[in-house]
Amino acid sequence: MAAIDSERQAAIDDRLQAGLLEWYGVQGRDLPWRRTSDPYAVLVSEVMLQQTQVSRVVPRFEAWLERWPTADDLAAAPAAEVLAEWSGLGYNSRALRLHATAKAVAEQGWPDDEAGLRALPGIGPYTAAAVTAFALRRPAAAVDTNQQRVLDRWDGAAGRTAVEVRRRALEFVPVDAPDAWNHALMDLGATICTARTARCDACPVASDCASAGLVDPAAERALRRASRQAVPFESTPRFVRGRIVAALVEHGEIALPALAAALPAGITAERIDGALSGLVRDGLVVRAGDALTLPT
DNA sequence: CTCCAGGTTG
DNA sequence: CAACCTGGAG
Repeated sequence: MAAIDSERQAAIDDRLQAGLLEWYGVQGRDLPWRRTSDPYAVLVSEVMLQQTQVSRVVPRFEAWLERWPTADDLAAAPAAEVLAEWSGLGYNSRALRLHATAKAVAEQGWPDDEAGLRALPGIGPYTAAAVTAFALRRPAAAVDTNQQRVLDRWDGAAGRTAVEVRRRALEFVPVDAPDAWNHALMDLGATICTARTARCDACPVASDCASAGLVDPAAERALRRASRQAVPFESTPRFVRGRIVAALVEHGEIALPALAAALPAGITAERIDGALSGLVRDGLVVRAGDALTLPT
């Protein structure tokens, strides 16, 4: 019976939640950005953490906040200094987007929900959820790769889409402690339930985990690779490029408006356009006005 | 030495 | 879906 299964699952979920929160209370890491609910500080930490390990972020985070304690301070700084302070952290464009977000916030204030955060430069689904949970202290699932791996193992369900995992993750988030919950899940993934090994013997929730003692990191890797490459060839740009060239081989010359009709049905205009400009750029197709030909 | 992870963007 | 960058892993 589905009702019994879902009841049983709900009981397991409850124990996972309680067990992990208890573990976090004792074993959780004390990190500088966890001592604040200032959205600016949280955002700075999250952007840095997107690309850099915790131990390296700590000193850079503290230096950053000392130099620019508020979004207004950062907004007023010259871009060159922002980049200089960012140096060594990689992905300079992220520093510039953080700067842009600081300017937006200095003008308009902070958005008060996840969707509003999502609209700011450099803030995607993960970071929007993280700021919502850690600063706004409202329920949100900040599903990074750590969280996704832990949740997949709990459920014994590999290969779920990001949307599926996010929906599942949200089921666990306690309304009264979204921040502790997200931190706890990340800490478990970072210290016990890691990508390369699962130390189930040290895991506080192993008794309710579908994968306890069964985790096979090599198999997980293989599965990820496979699902990543599971994209049908027909949906790749290479396929469209190939069909365009084949059509030109067959017809000799094609007028641009007639191109779509000379290709297999179901290819969007955007894909045709993209493939064509790539072919022209690469010199595989010559375009003179509306006339498309192969190079001579 | 090469390879890869890790969110967001276009 | 590749590109963005860098440190860490193999």
